[in-house]
Amino acid sequence: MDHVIDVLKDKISGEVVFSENPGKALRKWRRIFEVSQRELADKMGVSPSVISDYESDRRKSPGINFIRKVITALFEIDKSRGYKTISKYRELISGVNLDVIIDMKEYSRPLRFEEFLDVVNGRALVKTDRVVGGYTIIDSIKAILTLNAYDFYKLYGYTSERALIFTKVTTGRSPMVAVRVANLKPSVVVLHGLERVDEIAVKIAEMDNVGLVVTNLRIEELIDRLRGVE
Amino acid sequence: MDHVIDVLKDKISGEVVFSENPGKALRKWRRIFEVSQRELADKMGVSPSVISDYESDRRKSPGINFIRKVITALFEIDKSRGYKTISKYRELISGVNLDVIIDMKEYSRPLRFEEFLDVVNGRALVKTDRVVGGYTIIDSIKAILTLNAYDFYKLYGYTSERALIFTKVTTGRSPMVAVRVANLKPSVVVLHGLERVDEIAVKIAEMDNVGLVVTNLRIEELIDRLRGVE
DNA sequence: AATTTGTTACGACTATTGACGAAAAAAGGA
DNA sequence: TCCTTTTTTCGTCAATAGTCGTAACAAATT
Repeated sequence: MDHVIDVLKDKISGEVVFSENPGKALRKWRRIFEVSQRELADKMGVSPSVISDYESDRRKSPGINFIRKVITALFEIDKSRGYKTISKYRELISGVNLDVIIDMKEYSRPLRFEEFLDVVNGRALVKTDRVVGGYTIIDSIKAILTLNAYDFYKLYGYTSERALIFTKVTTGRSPMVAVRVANLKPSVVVLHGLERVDEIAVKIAEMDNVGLVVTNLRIEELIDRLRGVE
Repeated sequence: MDHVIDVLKDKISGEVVFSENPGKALRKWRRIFEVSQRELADKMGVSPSVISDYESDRRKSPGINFIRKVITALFEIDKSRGYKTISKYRELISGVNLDVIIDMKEYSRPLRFEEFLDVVNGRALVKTDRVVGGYTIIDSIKAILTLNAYDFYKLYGYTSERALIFTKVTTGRSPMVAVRVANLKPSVVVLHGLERVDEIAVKIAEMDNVGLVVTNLRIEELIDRLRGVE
C-alpha cells in the first residue's frame, strides 16, 4: 500500500504543480476523496476560509508546505475511513500492463460532449449529456490479447466520467461488449480507425447512455488535440 | 514519450513537495540531468545565485511556480540534448510489471555501507566502500517466473548506486547470477530469508565489488526500517 | 601559479503567501 | 419556505518567497 500511496501522492503533487489553476486541482482531489473543506481545514489546523481561498486560486503560487499539508491530510482522512478512496487505485497502479495504455489524462474541468466531439474531430453516433473529465487511449489489439473483462476496470483513470478511446478498431463491437460486460460506465466511447460501425455497438451505447463517437484522426494528432485541451 | 515525461514530472514534483529538504531534492535532480546551476538559471531567466539559494534550502517552502519552472527547464534542456536523461527511464516506467517490485525508494542523501547494514539489521558477507542512494525490493519468485536478464535493468530506480533486495531467496545464487549476466552494478545486494548462502554468490559479489548482505527481518519490518531512513 | 568555471553566502527590497475573522452567499434538507 | 450547513468573499497584516548583485569560496583546467 505504501507504494500505491507514494505513486498517488506524486500524481497529485505533479498535477497541482503543473496546473494553470493549482487551486482548482486541489479542489478536484478533495472532492475525489469526498472530504469537505471544513473537515480538511480541521485536519490541517487552519480556518475553512483558507481552504476556500486556495481552491479559488486566490493564491497563484502556493508554497509546497501547503500542498504537502493538503495531500497529507487527505490521505490521513482516507486512512481513517479504511482507505476507501485510495484502495480504488491500488490495482490500477500496480497491475496494469502500461503497454496497452497509449495515453491517459485528467482534465481540471469537465468538457461538454459537443466540446469533446470537436477536440477529437469526431462524428457522433450516439449523443450524451454527460461530461468528460478525462480520457484513456487504449490499443485495442493489445487489450484483446492481454486483458479480460475484469481488467478493463483498471484502464480507468480517476473518475468514471471519462472517455475511453479504442484505437485500431475494426467494427467496434468488441470494445462495446467489453465495456458492457465489465459494467463500466464511461461518458463517451471513441472508436478510432474503422470504416463501418457495427449496429450492435450503437445499440449498446444507446442502452447504456454512453456517447459513441468515431474519428479518423491520426493517433498522434488525436493525442495532441486531447492534450491541448485547456 | 509524453506519458513518460508526465510520470517523471509527477515523480520529481512529488519528491520535492514531500521532501524535508526540497532544495536538496531539486539539486539531486539537476545533477541527474547533468545541468549546471548556470545553465539552469539561464534557462529560467534568473540569476545563478537564485538557484544556489534554493538548493541550499534558504527558502523553506518554495512556491509551485518556481518548482514548475525548474522542472520545465530541466526537461527542455534534456530535450535539446536528444532526451539523453529521460530516455533512460522510458522503459523503466512503461514496461515493468510492478507486481515484482515490492517497494522502491530514492534517498536524498547516500548511505554508507555500515549505516545501511544497520538499517536492514543485516550481516555482511562482502563489504564495499560504495554508497547506497536508494533501494529496490524484489520478489525473487515472481522475478524468476517473469523476468529475463534484460528486464532486470528495469528494476533500477534512478541511480545505480543502490541496493537490490531479493526476498524469498533460497541460496542466493540465482539473484547474483542474474545481476552478473545483466551486467548490473548495484552497490549492495541484500538476500532475505535464506539459511545458507551459496558460495558462488559470495564469489560473484567479491569479484564485482558488490556488497553482499543477508537479513532475516520480516518483510514488513524491513520496509519500515528502509523507509524510516532520514 | 594563474585562470576559468561553478557554486555559495548574504544583505537588501519588493511582492506575495499564509492565515485570520466577519459578513455574505450558496447549497442542502426538512 | 425556513433553517442549517457549507462555502465564498474580502480586508488585513506579519512572515516569507522571489530576486538581485557582490564578494568569497571551491574545483577544475591550463
